[in-house]
Amino acid sequence: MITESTEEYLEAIYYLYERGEAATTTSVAKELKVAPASATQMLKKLAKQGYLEYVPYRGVTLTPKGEKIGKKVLRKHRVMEKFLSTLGLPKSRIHKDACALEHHIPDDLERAIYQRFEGERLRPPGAPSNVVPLTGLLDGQKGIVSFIGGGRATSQRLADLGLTPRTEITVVKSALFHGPLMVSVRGTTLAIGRGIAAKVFVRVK
Amino acid sequence: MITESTEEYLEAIYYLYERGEAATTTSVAKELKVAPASATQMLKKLAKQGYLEYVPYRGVTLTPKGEKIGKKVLRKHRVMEKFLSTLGLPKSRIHKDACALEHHIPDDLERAIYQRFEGERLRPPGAPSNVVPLTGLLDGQKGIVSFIGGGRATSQRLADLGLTPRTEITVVKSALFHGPLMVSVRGTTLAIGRGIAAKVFVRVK
DNA sequence: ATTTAAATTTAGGCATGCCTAAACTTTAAG
DNA sequence: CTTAAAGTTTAGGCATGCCTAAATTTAAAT
Repeated sequence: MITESTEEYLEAIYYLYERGEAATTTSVAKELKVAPASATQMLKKLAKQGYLEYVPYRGVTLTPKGEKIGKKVLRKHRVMEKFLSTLGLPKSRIHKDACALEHHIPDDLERAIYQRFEGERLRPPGAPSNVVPLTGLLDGQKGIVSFIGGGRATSQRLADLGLTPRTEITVVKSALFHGPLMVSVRGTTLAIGRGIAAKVFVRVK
Repeated sequence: MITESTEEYLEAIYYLYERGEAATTTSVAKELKVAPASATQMLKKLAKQGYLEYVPYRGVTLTPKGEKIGKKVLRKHRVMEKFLSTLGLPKSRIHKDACALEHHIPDDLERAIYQRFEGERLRPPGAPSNVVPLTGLLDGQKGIVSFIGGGRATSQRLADLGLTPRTEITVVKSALFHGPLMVSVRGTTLAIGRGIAAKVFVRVK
C-alpha cells in the first residue's frame, strides 16, 4: 500500500519539476516543511521502491512510476481546491484543506466532483445536469453531443470536424487544466483545443 | 492536535453507544478491526487524555469531551456517505471511502456539502441555490423564510407558528438526521418536526 | 467451591516518519 | 589550491499505533 507520505513527496517533486525547478534534498524539504535530514531518509526509501532516481548530494528525478503518482495527486489537489472554492470555503484555508483531502479522494470521486463543478460553472441555465462541457469528461469517458454553446462560426468549425448534435464522442486523453483534448468521433481521433471543447456540451450517462 | 486514530476510536464508541451496545475492549476492537490488545492500549491513552472513563476489564464510557468528538465525526461520516452516493459512487465503496474522508473534512466544508446536497435534493427547480430547506441549516445558522413548499394546510400551520415569508429564523439545535429542530423566531423558541421543517425554504447569506 | 473458557491486559516488538546534532561533500571566493 | 559557507548525509532518538504471545481476570458450569 502506498503511504500518504509517499504521495506527498512525489507530488512535491512533480510540482517542482512542473515549474522547472531542481528537486534537491533541500528544495523538497522546504516544499514539505520538513528537515532536510528527514527528506534524505525518505528520498532514499522512495528510490529503493522505484519511484525515483536518487544520486547522493545531487538530488532526485522521478521515474515514470513516480511521476504518474505525483501527477495524479497534484491533479486531485487542484480539483479539490476548485471544489472548495466553489463551495465558498475561506481562501486562506483552501490550500491546506486540499492538501489534507487529496490523499483520500478516490479517482472516481475526483472525476465526479470535477465533472459536476466544472460543468456547473459552464452549463447554461436550464440545461439538465447530466449535460456537461466536453472539458468536464476525463480520459475514456463517452458522451453524446447535445448542443454547441457558441455562435454560428463555432458551430460550423465543429460541424466540419463531425461534431454535431447526437454524435457519440469519446475522450481519449484530456490533461485536466491545459492543453488540447484528444477525442474520438465516428472512428477518427482528433485533437481540439480546450477553448472550443468547453463549448461542446455532451450528455453523459 | 487530535489524531485520526483518536477520532476513529471515539466515533466507534459513540456509534456503539448510539445503538445501545456496551463499549468493551473487544467490541471496540471488532468495530475497528484491530487486535483487542491494541484497543486496550489505545483506550488507556484516551482515558488519560480525558476523552473517556476506562475501568479495567469493564469497558469504557465517553466523557462529554469525547462524546462531542465522536458525535461530530460520525455526523461527518454520514454526510460524506450521502455526498458520495449523490455523486453516484459505487455502493460497495461508499462506507470505506467515507471512513477515509471523515477525518479530513473541516466543519464548514461538511456544512457546505450538507447544505448543498440536501438542499439540492429538496429544492424545487428554479429556486436559487442559496435557498435551502430549514433542515439544511446547522446549529446557529440564520435564514430568512423565502417560501413554504407545501399546500395551504401546511402554510397555515406554519403561519400559526409565526413562520411566514420574510421572517428571520435561527436554528438553535438540529440533530442531523432525525428528531425535531429547535428554532427561534421573533424571539420565541419552538420545536418543529423534520417533516414540516423540510417544507420551509429559507434564504441564507 | 472448583474448573474452564472467554475476555482482557501486559510485555516485548515492529514500521513509519519525524527530529536534532554532528560529520561529511560540494561549491565558490580568494 | 585553500578555505569557509552552504548543502547534504549519518547517527541516534522519539511518538504513534499496530501486532503476537503469554499472563491475568472474570464469568459460567458443574
